[in-house]
Amino acid sequence: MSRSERLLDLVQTLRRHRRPVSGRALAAELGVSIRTLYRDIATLQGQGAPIEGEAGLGYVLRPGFFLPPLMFSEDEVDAVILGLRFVSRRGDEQLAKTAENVLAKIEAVLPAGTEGAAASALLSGPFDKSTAGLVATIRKAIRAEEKLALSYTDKKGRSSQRVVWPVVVGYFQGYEIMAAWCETRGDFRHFRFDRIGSVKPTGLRMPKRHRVLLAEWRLNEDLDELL
Amino acid sequence: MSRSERLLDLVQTLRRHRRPVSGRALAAELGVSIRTLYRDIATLQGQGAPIEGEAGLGYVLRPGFFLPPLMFSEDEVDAVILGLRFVSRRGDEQLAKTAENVLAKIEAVLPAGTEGAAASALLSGPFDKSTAGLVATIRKAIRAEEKLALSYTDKKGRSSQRVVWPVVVGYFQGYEIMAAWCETRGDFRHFRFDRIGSVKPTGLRMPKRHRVLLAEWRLNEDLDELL
DNA sequence: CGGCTGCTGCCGGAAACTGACAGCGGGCGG
DNA sequence: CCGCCCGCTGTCAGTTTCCGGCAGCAGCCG
Repeated sequence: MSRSERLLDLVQTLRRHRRPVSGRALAAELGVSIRTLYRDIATLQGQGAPIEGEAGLGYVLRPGFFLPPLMFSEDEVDAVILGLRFVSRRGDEQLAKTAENVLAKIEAVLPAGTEGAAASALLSGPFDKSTAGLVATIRKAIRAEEKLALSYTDKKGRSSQRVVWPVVVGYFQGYEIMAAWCETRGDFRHFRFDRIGSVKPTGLRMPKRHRVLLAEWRLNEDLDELL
Repeated sequence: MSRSERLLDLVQTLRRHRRPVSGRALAAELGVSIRTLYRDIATLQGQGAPIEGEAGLGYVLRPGFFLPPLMFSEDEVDAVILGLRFVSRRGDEQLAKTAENVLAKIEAVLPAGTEGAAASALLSGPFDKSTAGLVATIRKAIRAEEKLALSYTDKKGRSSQRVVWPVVVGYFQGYEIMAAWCETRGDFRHFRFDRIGSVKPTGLRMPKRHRVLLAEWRLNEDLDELL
């Protein structure tokens, strides 16, 4: 077993035992000498693990959480970020602040340019079951930077066919909407889901990177209200 | 610099460069020989990092996400879990499934007993600003396994003073509610936030572990509807 | 005091990591 | 076809790190 694996094991072992465990016992469980155990503990503490030792008692892992290296796919990071965004808006004050801290931590290790792209293909309101497929289609298009063909009826009852470049999906004042650059109008427009007749991927790439589009949209719109 | 630090650096370096980077360049940036670079890449791949190499091009980190070791406090894990719960209920189908996968991953590394405690002190609906403090108080009591003194008016308009052991906080059919064991009634009861007059921590421990209480409550209630 | 435990310094042997060299296979431009 | 670049593997010494054992100090408790 490699040293790094053993360090992970140590953390997990400490987690299992809620009460203080003596170094001797830990060493035996990991199959190393006490001396090495002490070194491992020191290493973990150096990495920020909240392990406390007291003479006469043993070691305890303070109820903090040391996340071992994990793989998250792009979609999984999306899910985490989206969830945290939600908490930061809907939780109680303390929890909201916590969520923002976590977001900052995560975004700090995300690839520089992706931060916007991954995080902004978001939705954050209660969704109707009927619109779930719609959201999936749009999210996919955002990810692929692909144009969408849209049939839409505006609030005056006029129907139209449009080609749009989707930017974000959101929930605003009781309506689910999609923000997108509308080729027909040559400007950003917001489309209410309940007015969308049909939406179809075109297979055509949008000429701008999503990240750029997002930045432009942010400049044009009042983000505070929407998100 | 230790080897493990260097491996982390490698991942971050690959993240910075979006385009393929040659092994030679990476080796130079990390200050090691090419041979060592190859070994490091192999190690990372062995740990599941999505690094791809192609002859004539270089290495790319597939847009997957390799989370370096991070410290999360108990509250921070709460925020993540809560957010994921939300996504698993409100996101589109694919995203919901993804969120559940992440939840499973995270719970797999959480301390065995805590899984319930941390994850169940949850809230999952839109919350009124006025109830934010209430939620914070209750969450704190759940965490500390502390009894709460409650003044409550039931739906028939009768007021009462109760001592309860809070179990979970949730959102159900438009109402924010707290599930708790009621000492007065000797049974589980659900309290609508808008009917709660006041709530005060008593400083007294509840005689049962929260985990046990949660399990009992689950046996009694229809969880599907509530959560 | 003695016993238990955490914690540190030191040392020699074992294990790993590292760099250099050689060689294979595949793509690409001449 | 060749030569070149690049990813990838094997081998092999030299170096570094890791590990176990030993000794010793400090704090706690009966």
